[in-house]
Amino acid sequence: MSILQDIFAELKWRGLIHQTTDDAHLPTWLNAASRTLYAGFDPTADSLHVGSLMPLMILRRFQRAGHKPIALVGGATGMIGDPSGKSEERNLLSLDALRANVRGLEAQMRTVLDFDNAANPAVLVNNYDWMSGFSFLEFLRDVGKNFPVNVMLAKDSVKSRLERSDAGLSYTEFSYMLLQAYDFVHLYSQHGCELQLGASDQWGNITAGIDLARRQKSVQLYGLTCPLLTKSDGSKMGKTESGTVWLSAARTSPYAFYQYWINVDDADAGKCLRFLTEFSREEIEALDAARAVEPAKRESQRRLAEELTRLIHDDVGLDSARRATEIFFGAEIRELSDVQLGEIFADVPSKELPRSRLTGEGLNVIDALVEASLAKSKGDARRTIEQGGAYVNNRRIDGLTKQLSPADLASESVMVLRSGKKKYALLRFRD
RNA sequence: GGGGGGUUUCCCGAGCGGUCAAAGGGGUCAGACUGUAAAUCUGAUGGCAUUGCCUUCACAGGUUCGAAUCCUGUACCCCCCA
Repeated sequence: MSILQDIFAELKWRGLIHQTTDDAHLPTWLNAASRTLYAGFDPTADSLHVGSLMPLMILRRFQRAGHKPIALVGGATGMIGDPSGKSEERNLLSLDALRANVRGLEAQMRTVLDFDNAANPAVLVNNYDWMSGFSFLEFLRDVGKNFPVNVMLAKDSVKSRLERSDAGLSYTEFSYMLLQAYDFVHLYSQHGCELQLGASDQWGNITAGIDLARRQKSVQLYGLTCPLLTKSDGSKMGKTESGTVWLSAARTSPYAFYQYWINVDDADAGKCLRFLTEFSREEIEALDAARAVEPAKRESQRRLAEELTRLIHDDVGLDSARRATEIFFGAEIRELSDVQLGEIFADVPSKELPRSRLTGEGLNVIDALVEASLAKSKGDARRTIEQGGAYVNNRRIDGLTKQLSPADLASESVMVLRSGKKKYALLRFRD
């Protein structure tokens, strides 16, 4: 087994410790032996997103430091809905949807955690496995009995919802913390798990588990929360105009994922490097210094994007993201294959047209822009071209009369149109 | 139930019976600048067409050579008095 590293100090300098249940003993406790810990993940979708990357990375850090991480997928709790941090009652997911989601999450966790390590392998559990068999009466007697309602009402997650006049809190969601509390105790009994991690909004649920363990098992468990991953303007990290940034390549292409990190604000770059990468303190501080002197080089963002894209999408994914970036911001596109273009422009909308449109007179650029939905009318297309904002295969179009012919294809059958700096669309010409 | 005001192009908002596709602002789009940033500056912003044409100013009618602008009715909104 690897020698234990001082994980607490590591988390501390990275700013990953928001709150712990025992600041005094936790560091020495962690350094004394290999401990088992867990973090839970909600299967509200079939993929994790940037927000859940942070706790997952913390599990990874613990594993690397010699501890045993358990990733819990909330197949049962996901059926209920955690009121923490939510302003409204959740919609319930169907059992089938949950199962599919759980499978999706498992696959992603395998890329971040090591499940085959002999000494301290990561373990994946699904709380549906032990929760589904519980009868309501049993649960009320064994678990519910240990929860004073006044304590539950005092939790922030509950209190904030009760104070709102426009959103209620159902009994179901109110009970959520009992389930998560029970999970912790169950993992303690079955796996010797003594520490639970979570984002800061999980504090109430974590302490609920610690209370339950003390009452039921007379043991002292620990809790540790990390800050929420937010931007300097206070908004949540991991959202773009087009929606959430997911870890699944099917939902967010490696290119889009890479681009998200490349575009991180200078003000947020240092935090992202500390929270999400495994660069050493020296490396990160060097990047901070470089960013202060030469922000334009954006080395921090580049390193961040490369590191995370490689971690989530592998070298292959990073390669395709890099290649796509080159093309998206680079020179003329020519002599590529349909397959290559398809990969690079995976996120780009495309439209199929009969090949006959290109032959003979050819296809007018104005019509091409409209067909590709880059302009909402011919007038709009005309304007874009007149103002120098229209491109075919990344080459600016400078006349309204340009007719496109087969010679303008970037590959066997695809033409790449662009309006403005980075709004692309493909036209595919089929026989 | 009585009296008054309102409804304008994505949003706010100005509009004299002709010179109104309709001021101004916001937003959006494009360009320049730049770090694939922020800020700034410039231009564009109903549709079709190289002069011009067509459809818009709550809805339906009417007056007029001509209406977003006047009249009548309908719908919705706001305010005041019961």
